[in-house]
Amino acid sequence: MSHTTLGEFEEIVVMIVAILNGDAYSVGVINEIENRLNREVSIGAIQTVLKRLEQKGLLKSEFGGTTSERGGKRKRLYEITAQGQEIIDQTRAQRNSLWEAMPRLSFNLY
Amino acid sequence: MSHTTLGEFEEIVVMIVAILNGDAYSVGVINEIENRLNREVSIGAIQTVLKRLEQKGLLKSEFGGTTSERGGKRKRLYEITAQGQEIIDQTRAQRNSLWEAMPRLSFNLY
DNA sequence: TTATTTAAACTACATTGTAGGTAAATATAG
DNA sequence: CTATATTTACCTACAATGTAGTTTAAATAA
Repeated sequence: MSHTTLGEFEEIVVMIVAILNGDAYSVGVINEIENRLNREVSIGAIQTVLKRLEQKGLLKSEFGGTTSERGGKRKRLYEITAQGQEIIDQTRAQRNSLWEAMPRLSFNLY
Repeated sequence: MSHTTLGEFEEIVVMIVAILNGDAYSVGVINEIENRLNREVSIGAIQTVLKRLEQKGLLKSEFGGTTSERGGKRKRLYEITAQGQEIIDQTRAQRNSLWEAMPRLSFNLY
């Protein structure tokens, strides 16, 4: 992959992982997305994307320890990598430059 | 389509069309993307996306008049719609809120 | 050791991203 | 006129990303 373009949902997930700052695992990411973006996503969708982002090197993961507070499998905790941070920054700059170049049409006046 | 989510490339194309402000047709959009984003795209790719965006109601199009300056088919000129503008605005707001919530990791210090 | 909880891993399909080829419309040279 | 060059729309096919549902596994508690 030469151009490393990030899909729109992928971009959101990278940012959410960064925001969760150490406690990002699939279920947590879903909740954060629902809270912040008011958008419903399935766990399968999230997991697929988390895995892809790790393969691309934008995230990294490891299993969290057992909390002895709850049952179930251990969480796989994700973190943003330097490369992930870089892409988010670049994307942001690029998008800002486009936004600024857009003429503000006054659709809303009618 | 209930959620009307916009792909990353689709979003760029909508913004570029807005920026071109009346003179947006496939070749012009390609040039603008290459200039502004330093990203090579094929004409087929652009045309497919322009058409899809029109179907979604985010762009509208009509044929331009013959310029009597050059050969070839008439250009199909695209414009952003009120709905397109709306989605760009929403997306922007959403993304800004995520950006602000991200802790700034100091990867670059190492 | 069985039931319950929790979440990872897997599978399949829809949508979006991308390129290449083909056909059509216009201008111009002869 | 007719052939040719130019310009661009339109079409087809496939790769990458987005999404949901199902299955498997790990941990706790009864």
